[in-house]
Amino acid sequence: MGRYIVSRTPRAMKRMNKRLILATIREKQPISRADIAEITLLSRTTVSQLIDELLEEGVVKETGTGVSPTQGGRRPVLLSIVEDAAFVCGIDIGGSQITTVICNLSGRILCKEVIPTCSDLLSLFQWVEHFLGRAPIPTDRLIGFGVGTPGITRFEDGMVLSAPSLGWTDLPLKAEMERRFHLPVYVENDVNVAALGECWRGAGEGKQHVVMITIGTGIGCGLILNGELYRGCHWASGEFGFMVTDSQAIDHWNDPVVTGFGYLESRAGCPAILRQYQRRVRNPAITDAKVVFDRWRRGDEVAGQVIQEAKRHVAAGIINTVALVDPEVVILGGRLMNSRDLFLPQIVKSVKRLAPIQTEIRVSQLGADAGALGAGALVLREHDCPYQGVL
Amino acid sequence: MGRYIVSRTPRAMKRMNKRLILATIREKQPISRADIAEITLLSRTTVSQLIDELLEEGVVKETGTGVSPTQGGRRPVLLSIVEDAAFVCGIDIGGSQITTVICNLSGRILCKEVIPTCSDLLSLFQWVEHFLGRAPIPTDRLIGFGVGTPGITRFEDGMVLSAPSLGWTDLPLKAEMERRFHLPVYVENDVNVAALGECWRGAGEGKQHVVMITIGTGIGCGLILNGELYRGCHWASGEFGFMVTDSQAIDHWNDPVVTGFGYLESRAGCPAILRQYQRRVRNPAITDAKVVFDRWRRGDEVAGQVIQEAKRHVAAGIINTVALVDPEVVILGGRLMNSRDLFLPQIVKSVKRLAPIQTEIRVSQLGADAGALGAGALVLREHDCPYQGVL
DNA sequence: CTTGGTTTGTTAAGTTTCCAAACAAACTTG
DNA sequence: CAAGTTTGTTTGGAAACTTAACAAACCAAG
Repeated sequence: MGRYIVSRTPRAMKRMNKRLILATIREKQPISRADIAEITLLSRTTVSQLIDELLEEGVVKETGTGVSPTQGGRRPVLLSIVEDAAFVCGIDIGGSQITTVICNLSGRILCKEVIPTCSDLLSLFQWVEHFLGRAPIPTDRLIGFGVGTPGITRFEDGMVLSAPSLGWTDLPLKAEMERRFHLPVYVENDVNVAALGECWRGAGEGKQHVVMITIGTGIGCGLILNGELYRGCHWASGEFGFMVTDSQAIDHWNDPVVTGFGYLESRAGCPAILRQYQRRVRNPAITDAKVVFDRWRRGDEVAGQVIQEAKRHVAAGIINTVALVDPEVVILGGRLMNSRDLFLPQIVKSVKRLAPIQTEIRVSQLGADAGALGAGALVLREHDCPYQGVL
Repeated sequence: MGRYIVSRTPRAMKRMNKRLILATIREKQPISRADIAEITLLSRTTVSQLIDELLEEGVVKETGTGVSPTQGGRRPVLLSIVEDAAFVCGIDIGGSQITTVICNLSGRILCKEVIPTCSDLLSLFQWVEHFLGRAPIPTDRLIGFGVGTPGITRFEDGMVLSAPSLGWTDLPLKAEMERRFHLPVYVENDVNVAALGECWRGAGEGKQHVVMITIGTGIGCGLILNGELYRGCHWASGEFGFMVTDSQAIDHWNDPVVTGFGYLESRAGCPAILRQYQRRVRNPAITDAKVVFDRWRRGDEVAGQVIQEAKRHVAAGIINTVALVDPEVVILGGRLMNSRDLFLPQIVKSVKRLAPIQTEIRVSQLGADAGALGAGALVLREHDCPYQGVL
């Protein structure tokens, strides 16, 4: 029954039509009322009336007249979105740093700040308040907050079920934050918001089926299916790091899963690469995976082997994902992509060879900003506001 | 923009509300008008009026009065679906046999026949005609055909893009069949329809996130996400058989993918089990994987090793799927499940140990009927008819 | 430079749908 | 049997969309 998106009442019908028009404008702007009517299959009358309201609300503006039609006739009045009609604040809470941005309706970032991660809410809220105070926007146009957290998040009520790296368990983040800021707050997993971000203004723009994989300390994956974020049944979709890419592990792998790390993570994440290398060269003094990459670039064969191994697992994981969800594009992000030159070519080759379909593999365009921007996108997608149609 | 399921016009709004009511009746029948109004949030007035129409159309019937309310008051008139108001024909075209059923709106199979697979359309159509002629239903109540095919199928226009086992390429099955029978036809991949079937009247009943895996000659997987069949971007989702469950394969596996078989299939399908066994005992005279199972039951160690190996790959594939899509339940079907006693316990154990979440694993309830029933379900789900809401 | 054809956007009348409120029907309980 | 309660229907009205006619703006040909 959940699949019935119904506009029960005439009022709901109107709201949906308004959104449809807004979405059409966003996609084709600048565009005339007549063209909108043709595209949406609404009558010109209805389009005109709803647009009057949108103009009134300041969401849309008239931007001059267009070219005259082919065979003579009145010139169309062109319409565009008022991109600064509203703003959203996106907060990406990562394992090591927190990125906060404010962006407008078209996804342009107006201001951004990065601080080291703090896991207590009071400090976080204080800092957000400070950030907002310095933001160059009229605060009354801020319509809400989106938050990405490194853990399993129940979107429905904005509860962070578990975020080990922050020590959070069953934290009612949405409730707490709404109580403090008196604005709607939407909370999602950090990889999921990164996927949203790339779909909004990054490597997944315009695509309806997108897989975003981030490889860093953990390995996660956000799925956009049929244009919608797919969350899974227990809000735990996209646990890429738990894939088993060596069937031997079925019987013989005994690392405790309870730590919250999966098989693939234990083979291909940054800590895994580091650990493998430490073990082989018997040098526990190396403390950053970056060193391993540097050494490989300088010809260290052991480093090469370790990285090669990790690559194989990641490639297998990508092939598995492509086989299962048949995306339009796979986007790779995360810290490991800083060394993409060592990774990408071979992965692309393997996927091309073994996946059932040819899927494009791209690198994140937004990099570290993807999460925060996507968190903002979350508000525009989910919040029931006049601007909901713009995304 | 595809995500806007809009009821543009008042007429569409009415149609959606009617479906909403019908779906509510199906789920909670027998139920009163008052309860429907409460559940759907529609006014009693509206509910009454739409139900009058449904009664008129013969889709719904009044089935006596219910128990009197707690504190006195008029007794409710209870409503139920007229399950035989319409029928659908489901055809499951498998690699070796074609199963055809006719079922009513509640998914009860009224008649069923199985014939060996034939791949030319003329014979197929003739046979369907023959089948319909003998079916114990008024033919004017048949509302459409659903067809499952063993290949990649573009649902939109019912084109079978490729079905190697039948020798079909770019076959416009929907068009051809509609021309012949003058009824709507919906075409889907066979594993996908099996998943629909299990969700309708099988092991996935009432679930919104279901993964159905069938292991036989090929290995495929149907995904029901958020209550909807997920088809992927190129109509090629669920290619479970293409997973890579041994990272070594990334560099070293050289079987040509062009044959249409994937890595996991080459390790765990029936032909794979047979071939591995043949190779190890050097006896090409064995021609059915069933023999391998029988021998293992009688203590043949080589057979045991081969099967153990296959099991590992399947388990890894399931873990990967669970990790990625976070389903409510995983349903296993296909020929290999005839020997489920040798397979299931260990797979369940492995998944429990290595998957990020605890997901129930069940065996297909419908067995060989799942595909045909699901093909019928396809019509009720997709076809724009008064009964669309019942599923 | 005027007239006819064309396209855009608006106005006015009409239809469809849903809803709130009042009402009739049917039932329980004291 | 009267009072209270719940169900389902009737009635009048509000909200939304649409068709059709119209005004405005424009081009181009004579």
